[in-house]
Amino acid sequence: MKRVRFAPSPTGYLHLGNARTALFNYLFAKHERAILILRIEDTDLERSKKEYEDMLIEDLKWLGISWEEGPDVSGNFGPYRQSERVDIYKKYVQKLIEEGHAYYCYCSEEELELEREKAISEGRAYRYSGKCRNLTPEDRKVYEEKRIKPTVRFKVPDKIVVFEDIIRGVVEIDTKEFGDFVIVRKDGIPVYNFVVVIDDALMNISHVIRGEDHLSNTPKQIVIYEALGFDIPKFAHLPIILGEDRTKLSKRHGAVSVRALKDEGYLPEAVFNALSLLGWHPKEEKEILSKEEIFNQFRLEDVNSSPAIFDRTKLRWMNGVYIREIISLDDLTKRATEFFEGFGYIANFEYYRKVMEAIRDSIETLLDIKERGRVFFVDETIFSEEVIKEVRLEENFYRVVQTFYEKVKDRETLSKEEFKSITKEIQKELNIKGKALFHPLRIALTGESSGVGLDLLVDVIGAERTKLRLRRFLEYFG
RNA sequence: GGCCCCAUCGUCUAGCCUGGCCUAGGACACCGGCCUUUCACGCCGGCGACACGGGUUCGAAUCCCGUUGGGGUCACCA
Repeated sequence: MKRVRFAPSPTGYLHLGNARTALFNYLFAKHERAILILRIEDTDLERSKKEYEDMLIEDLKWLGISWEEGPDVSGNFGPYRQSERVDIYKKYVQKLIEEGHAYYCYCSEEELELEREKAISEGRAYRYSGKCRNLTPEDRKVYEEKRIKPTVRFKVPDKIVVFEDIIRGVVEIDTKEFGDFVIVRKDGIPVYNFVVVIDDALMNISHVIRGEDHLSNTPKQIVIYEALGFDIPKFAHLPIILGEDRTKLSKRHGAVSVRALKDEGYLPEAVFNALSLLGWHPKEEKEILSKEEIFNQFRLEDVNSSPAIFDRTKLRWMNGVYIREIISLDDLTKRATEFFEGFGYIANFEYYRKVMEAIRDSIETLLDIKERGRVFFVDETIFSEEVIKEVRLEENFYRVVQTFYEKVKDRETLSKEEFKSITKEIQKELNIKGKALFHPLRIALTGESSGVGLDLLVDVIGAERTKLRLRRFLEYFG
C-alpha cells in the first residue's frame, strides 16, 4: 500500500506553497489509491500553536483536501502530532548513540557562533569541527559536573549520497557539505531533520512529496535512514512557488494564504483547479478541470522541475469561469450570502438569488459583489461632479429619463421584457438608440456609467423602486 | 561565497526522455473586431518565447560542454 503525508508546521495560516504541496500529495493519493496522512510538525514549541493547527485543518478542508489518517481522524500509526511523539524519538536517539552513530556535544552556542563567524570571514562554508566527536568518558564527566546540557549530533559518514528524485532524476550530494548536525537540542527536543525520518519510517511512508526547499536536506535524512536500517522512501521534490519578484512566496507578497483567497471571494474549486496547474498539466489542452479529471490524470512523473510564479490574474479569470459556468445558481447564492451580508446588503435568499443571476456574468470573485451588487440594494444615488456636468450639457439626457419615467409611472410591474419594449418605443419616438439611450437611464438609476444590464436591474428591483430612483433623478436635475 | 536545482511568449505551460511531424501549440493578460438598441458573457483575429556561445548530427527547442541569469539551501526553524 502506498502511503504519503502532508506535514505542515502550525505556525500560521495555510500558505499557498504548502497548499500546493498538500494538493499534490492528495492528487497522488487519489490517483494511486494511496493513504494520505496529515502530520503536524510542532516541535518548534515557540512558534507552534494549536489554533494554527485548527486553522490549517479548516483551510485544507475548505480547499477540498481530505486525508485518511491524522490528529483529527486518528489511525494506526499515531500519534500524528510530533509533540506527542517525543518518547519515540528518544528511543531512537538512544539507539543511535549506543550504536555509535551519534554523540553528545557540549560546545556552547557562543563557541559555535565564533567558529561560524571565523569560517565566514575566511570565505569558507561553516561546518561543525567535530570537536566533541571523540570525547572520552572522562571528558564527558567534566562537562556533566559543570552541569552543561549537551546537544546530540549525528556522526555523518564520509560518503556521497545518491538518490533518485521522481521529479528531478538522480541527485548526488557529498556529506562533506554538512558536518555532524544536531539531532537533539540542548532542551531535549529533537530537530526536524531527525524526527521527519523517524516519523516517515514508522508511518510507513512510501513517497515523500514535498517542496524543493527540502531537496538539500534529503541527504541528511538518508544517512539517518541508513544508520537506523530503515527502508528509504521515494522522494519527489516539487518546484517551489515564487512571488512576482521571483523569490519564494512569502507574507511580504501580500495575500498568499488560502484563508486570504477565501476572504477575497475565491471559490475552493477554482483555487484547487488553478493550484493543480502550477507545475503540472493534463495531456489535453483543457484547463478547466474537475477534481476527478485532475486526479485521474495526475502523475508525479509529469510534474515540472522548474519553479513557477503564482499569477493571480489567471486565478481570477478561472474563478470567474467557475462563478458563471460551473457552480449552480443556488449553490453560488448560498456561498455568496455571507458576502452580501458583510457588505450590508440585506435581503432574503430569493432576492440574493435574483441578484446573483443578474450579476454572475460580470463578476470574477465574490468580493466583486460589493461593487456590482450595490445598485440592487441602495436606492440613494450619488451623482458625481462629472455626471452632473454631463447631464446639464447633453441636451437629450434629461429628456430621455423624463420620457422613460412618463411611460413607467403608472405601471405596477416592470419585467425585463417590458423594459425592452418600452425602451424600443422611446427609440422610435425620440430617434435615440444605443448608448445615447441607455447611458442616461443607467446614470439615473445607478449613478454609474457601467454595470449590469439595465433590463436585469429593473427586473430585480421592480417597478416601485425604479420609479423612486427616476423621480429622485428628475427632482435633482429638474 | 560553497553546494544543489532550474532555464520556451509578460505569466502558467505543450513539445525535450525516444532529435526531423515546430514556419514552436494552448491558456491568462494586453490590443483590435464581431455579436448585443445599454452592461457583461461569448466569438474571431493580432501581439508575443526556444537566455547566450560552442560542439555532436544530413538535421537540435530537443543530446553534450561552457557562460550567463534565476532560485533554493547551508541553524540547537520546520
